[in-house]
Amino acid sequence: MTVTRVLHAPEKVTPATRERVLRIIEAVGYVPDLVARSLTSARTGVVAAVVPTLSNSLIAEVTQGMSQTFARHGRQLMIGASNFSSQTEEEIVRSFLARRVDAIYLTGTSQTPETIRMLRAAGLPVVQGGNIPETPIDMVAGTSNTIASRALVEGLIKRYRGEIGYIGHDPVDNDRARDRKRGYIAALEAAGLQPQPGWMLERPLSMAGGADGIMALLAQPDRPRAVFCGTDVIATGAIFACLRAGLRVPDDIAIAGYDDLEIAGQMTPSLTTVRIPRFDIGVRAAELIDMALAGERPVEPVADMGFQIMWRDSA
Amino acid sequence: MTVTRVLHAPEKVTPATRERVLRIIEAVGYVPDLVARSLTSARTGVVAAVVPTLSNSLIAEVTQGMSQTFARHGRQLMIGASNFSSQTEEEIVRSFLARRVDAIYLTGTSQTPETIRMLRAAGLPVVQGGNIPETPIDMVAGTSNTIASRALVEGLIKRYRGEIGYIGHDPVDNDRARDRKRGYIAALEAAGLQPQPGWMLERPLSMAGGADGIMALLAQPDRPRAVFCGTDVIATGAIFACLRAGLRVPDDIAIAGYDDLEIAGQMTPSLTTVRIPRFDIGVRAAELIDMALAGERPVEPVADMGFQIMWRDSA
DNA sequence: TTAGCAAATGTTAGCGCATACATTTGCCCT
DNA sequence: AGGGCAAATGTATGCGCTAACATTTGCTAA
Repeated sequence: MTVTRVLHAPEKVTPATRERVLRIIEAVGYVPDLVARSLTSARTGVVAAVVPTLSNSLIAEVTQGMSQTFARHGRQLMIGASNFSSQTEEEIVRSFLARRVDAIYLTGTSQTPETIRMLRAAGLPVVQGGNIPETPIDMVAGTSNTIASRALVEGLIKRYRGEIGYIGHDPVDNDRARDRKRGYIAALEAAGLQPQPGWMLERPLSMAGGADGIMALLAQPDRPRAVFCGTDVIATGAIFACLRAGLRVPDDIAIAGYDDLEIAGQMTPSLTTVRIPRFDIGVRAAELIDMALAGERPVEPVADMGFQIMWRDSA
Repeated sequence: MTVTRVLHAPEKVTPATRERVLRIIEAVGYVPDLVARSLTSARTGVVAAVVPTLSNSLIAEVTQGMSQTFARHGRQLMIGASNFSSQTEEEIVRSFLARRVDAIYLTGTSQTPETIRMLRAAGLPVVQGGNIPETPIDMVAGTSNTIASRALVEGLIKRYRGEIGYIGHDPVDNDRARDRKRGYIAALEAAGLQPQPGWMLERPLSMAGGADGIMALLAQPDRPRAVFCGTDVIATGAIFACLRAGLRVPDDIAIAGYDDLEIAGQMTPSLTTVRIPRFDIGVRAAELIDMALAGERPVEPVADMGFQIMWRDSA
């Protein structure tokens, strides 16, 4: 008990005793057992994050932002990879709850009803990040993928007479992919255009997927004049494929992406895309959680982090 | 106690009782508290990974490999970002030990003496990943950065008459960066060449850093014929900068990287680089840890995962 | 019918910490 | 010198789980 006091309330211990205890702590290499502490305090100091994959700069940077922010309060991040499956996410959440994490960050808004039920029942702070859900589970830090992609596509429509194609990635269990496509369709419809099924492709989330997609699109007799890609990864893959095929971007085909990865600004041609504050989303998510854990419910639990259209050379 | 038995040894419980217990578990939404279980079992089921940053595809994929492999045994990954500082790494390790993680993965081999002391004292399985240390703390899953970069640079020397420059990133507390530079120097010296201080630059680990580096190198009156970059990120940044400046790669300047990120094979010109099995390093690290935790000390605790030189268009 | 015994179920204790309460120490003042 | 009191230190208890041991149940066989 005196040891506990030396560690948590040293002023309540005589300097002499304090010294003695500290010396012994040093000598025997005592390190307080945070597991046991968690048992009594009902606080683990661990925040869980469910991400679809770590192999994605966008998500990695959000995670990085969270990790850095949490480090300031001695909280640790526990990571689970759902591999873009809501079912897997559900299992991961179940396991996190059993581990009594203090709060949970979820990528996106595609949770199963059971996941939502469990989280509500557990009553811990939850942040959905990267998109804005219609009915949040708890708190949110993200940007509206629909609005952002719609804004970009509206710009493309003006510049390229409405002949816009789309290459996206699997929207199943992935609300970001789904909403970016929705934004694309919404922009077309708002301009009185009919979305062409043949111009909407779905490819794996990789440069190779983008390359494959653009080639398929260009092989069509009636090809679009510009293509909006669901992510910069697909967009860069598409551009590289065009360059390999001897096509000029944007002269032969214009291409735009989403995310504003570093490569977007560096490549030639530079990539027109949507900048989203990835790192800041992570930071904000962590701040929301920190506030909730401190007992103050944030004034604005749904943080729209905004976006910016980056018009560059590719479109 | 009967509940515990239903969960861990259902065959020791009458079917009727089992049903009844399960029904109640369902009804009250009981979820076993893994924190309490950890206290008794002295096992948390949590493995910690210290990474310099998550915003790096290379590291993210290693982590992804670990995460997936651990998921099979119900283990969770806890992540700490050291931000390329051994001192920060030490603090993170201290915190992980207090949390009684079952094992620790460390990126690279630049640990402080105190970190090593703590880990030895704690006696838990440790894997150093991504490089091969001279004196491992415990287990290892990586490739020799020195040997791999030396092999690549030797190839460059043959092709470009020994006029090879180098752009690397900060080697302080970063053994991978340090060893890649060592490999570069070793290759030159083995060929009887004198490393030129003016041809060895250090830049931030980003495409912008690579762009800046190559421009500085090309501005010199006596410029090298080829440049070895410490990572693909720097190399791609350098190539893009050359393209923007109207220089041809490899005709005007040859450029090679290290890591074989997806972009290396996709960009134009495609990037000559060193392929390292990032995902597999993560998987192997996790396997080594799983074995150690199962009580079997692996036959070969130091796993050299090898590498492959990818000769492509850029050099 | 009942002793005997295995299977099923229940009880105790302890993991390491920290809250609440109990005791001891040390010092001041009369 | 000794009572009184605050400060310092110590003890008991419980967090939720499970290993180890204790008791009860239910069935078999004489």
